[in-house]
Amino acid sequence: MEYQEAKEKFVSTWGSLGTLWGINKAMAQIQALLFISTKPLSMEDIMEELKISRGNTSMNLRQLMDWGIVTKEIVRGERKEFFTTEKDVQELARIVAKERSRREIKPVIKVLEEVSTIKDDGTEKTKELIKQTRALKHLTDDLDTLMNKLVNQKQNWLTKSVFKLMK
Amino acid sequence: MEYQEAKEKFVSTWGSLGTLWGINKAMAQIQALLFISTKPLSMEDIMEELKISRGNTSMNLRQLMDWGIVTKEIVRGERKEFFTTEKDVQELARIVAKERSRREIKPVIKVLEEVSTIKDDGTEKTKELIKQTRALKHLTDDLDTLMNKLVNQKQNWLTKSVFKLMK
DNA sequence: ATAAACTTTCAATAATTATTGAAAGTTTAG
DNA sequence: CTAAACTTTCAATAATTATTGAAAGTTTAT
Repeated sequence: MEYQEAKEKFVSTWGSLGTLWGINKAMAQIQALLFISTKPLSMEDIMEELKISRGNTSMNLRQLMDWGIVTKEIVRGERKEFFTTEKDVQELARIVAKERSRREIKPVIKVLEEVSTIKDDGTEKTKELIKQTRALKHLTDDLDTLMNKLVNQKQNWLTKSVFKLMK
Repeated sequence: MEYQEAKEKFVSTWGSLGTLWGINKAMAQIQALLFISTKPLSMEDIMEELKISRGNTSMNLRQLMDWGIVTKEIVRGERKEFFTTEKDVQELARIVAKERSRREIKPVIKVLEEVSTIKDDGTEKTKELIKQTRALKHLTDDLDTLMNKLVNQKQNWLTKSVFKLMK
């Protein structure tokens, strides 16, 4: 496999994987492109490489910046803006985990909390609703805590965690 | 909040959350409904409760069965089929984690493996592609391993894991 | 101040994904 | 065997989500 083919394969796979970590295709592809680029890319570069429109590029770059994954770079002597992504995979994972916790998991925990604390009217179905949503809340809480703990261990968190869990 | 309101809130929240664990809205809502039901439900019951068509119900029930989350129940004296879902949240999480690993993570690891082992032609961009996709492969491998380890600890895996990681 | 270089916005459109409903298929009771 | 009860399939349609492109907005150089 040659460079160009490998690159395209990587960018498109990462793109379709976007949904797995909760972002859209173009957004994931732009990030993938920046991730393997040896230098900052301009909007033109990105549009060209991915064959997507200016508007699309602009909107998705903004989202990536909102996530804190991509940053603007000023290149001296150039008028246009350039972009780079976080290059360290562990830091990247940390950012993604934090954002997903904040955007998706926390709000769900809140709803589960509300639903699981309704008044017990003594009926079987109410008891079941309370019991099951409470269990789900505990699980979600635990997973969220675990994820945040994993991600907050600065150095080599993953390796360390895998090691600890093997004991 | 009364039972009916709480139930609807739970079902719709869990439904829109579906995307987070990689399934569609109707599928997640059906599972949510079964999860808080005190008895097996028929297709009619589900259609009625969620106001969705017979076809939709049938297709999504099949998918839930493919995932191994929902099972058919035979109710004596009844001709139609009834359905139940796994009621234990930890077992549920275990099934979901296993399936997502198999369906989504493993295939990505395979692509990363392919891309990260292309021939190094000595150019900077090829070196960067190899380096970055290799790092991503390691991360993904580690996360997958971690997830499977977590999930294979039979009793109280989550609580135990959280405890271990606090040390 | 103004024009060129660039970015953002957003209504229109395209692409994708989910849902319906009726016909075809299957199972069971008599 | 046949009709009723039930489930599945799938082409058509609806709903949702992503993308375009051109106009409006912003910044910078002169």
